[in-house]
Amino acid sequence: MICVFIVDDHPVVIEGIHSLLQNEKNIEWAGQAANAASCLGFFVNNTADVVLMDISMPGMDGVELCKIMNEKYPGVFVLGLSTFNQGLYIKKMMENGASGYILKNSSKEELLTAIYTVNSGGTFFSGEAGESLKEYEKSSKAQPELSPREKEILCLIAEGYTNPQIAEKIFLSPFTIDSHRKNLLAKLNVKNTACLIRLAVEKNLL
Amino acid sequence: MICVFIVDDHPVVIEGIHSLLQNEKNIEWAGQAANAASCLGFFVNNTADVVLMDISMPGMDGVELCKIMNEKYPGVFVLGLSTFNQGLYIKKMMENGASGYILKNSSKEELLTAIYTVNSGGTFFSGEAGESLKEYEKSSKAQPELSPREKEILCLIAEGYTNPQIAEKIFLSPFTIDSHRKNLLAKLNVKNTACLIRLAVEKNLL
DNA sequence: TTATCCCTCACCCGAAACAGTGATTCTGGC
DNA sequence: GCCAGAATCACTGTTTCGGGTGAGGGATAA
Repeated sequence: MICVFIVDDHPVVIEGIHSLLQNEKNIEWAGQAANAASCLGFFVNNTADVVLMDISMPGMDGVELCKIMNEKYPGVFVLGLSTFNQGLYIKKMMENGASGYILKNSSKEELLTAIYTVNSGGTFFSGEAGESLKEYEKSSKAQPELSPREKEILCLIAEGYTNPQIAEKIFLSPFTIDSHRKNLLAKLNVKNTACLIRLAVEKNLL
Repeated sequence: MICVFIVDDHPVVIEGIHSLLQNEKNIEWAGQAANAASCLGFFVNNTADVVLMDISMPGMDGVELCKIMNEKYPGVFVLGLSTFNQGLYIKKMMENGASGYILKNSSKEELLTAIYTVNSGGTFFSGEAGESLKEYEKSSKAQPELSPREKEILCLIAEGYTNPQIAEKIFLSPFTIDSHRKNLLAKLNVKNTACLIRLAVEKNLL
């Protein structure tokens, strides 16, 4: 018997999953929560085997909650749940100890497979989510990492500051800012500010 | 008795709403569809009073479907349904004849109120959706429309072309490109290319 | 017929960005 | 201790950007 708990701020989704699972004889409904706080509240005096966790919730989001759950209750498996397949979020969830990820438009079969797989210690990705993750990995690998300083300066450029302004703002020589800027262009393989910012926004580097 | 039909590609959502509505004595379940095509198929030989329609679906999206439904079956009221409150989509849905818009995280009461309101010819917005629409209206008013030429040049700037390069590409004087560029900065109220591109990407102007 | 907006082109000028090169310091890892 | 990389700073050019200003043609609507 697998005890399933769900955290989602959409009553409709909770209802839907509840409805899909209620006739499964190997699945027991542990309970539900509409936000991170009440989920944590539940686990103070109760437990579950698998937690279906929405990734985007008001207040603390799924990624944060996932991390806490994993630290406090390492025996509870977390299954990410989301409407969209955002590679970045999927990756973050996995880094924070989730055991899998499925989309809300998954079929009943897929949902059950995911629960069973995760409960037995496995990892499950719904097809689209897996591909999305791969896509993300690919695109993020193709882009070399930026140093903290470079990220900082990239943000300031995106906000419209010029080199002299940035220099004054973070107490550095304008020459230094200029160097960092050139490195940014080189690292991201673009030839001017327009491209740089477009790439930065698209790749969520800001 | 209000006959309710639902179009959504998420089985979970359909299940959830079905579950919420099944004990309502004034509500009858007309049926369901997972995409635009099967929805249209249903209405060839059947009908309903209110259609709950997901806005983002594979293939034809809710906005398109809403338009078609409104043309073919003007007596059927459409109630937009979405996870997020995207002002732009809400507006588009309304322009295409929707009677209201609710979020999937609405309560059962809100859902019922929406159905009753829409069925009697009214317009319903769930609180957040209404505000989102207002926000959108405000922000889109604050942003003056760009002329076709300006959009074209904005795109080319975002792709990394310089003024002389753009001029050569579209057979115009570099001075002209420069003028357009300055107009773009003025219209969007930003002070340099970095800000311009960031805004353009964020506002989906490309 | 004005008025308005878009598109086009033109010039001046200062500021900023970009290219190339090179140097020093200070880390962290092997 | 040595090496790699990040971070800092410096100088010299050329190119591009951005501010300001103005002007003429064309299309459209009041």
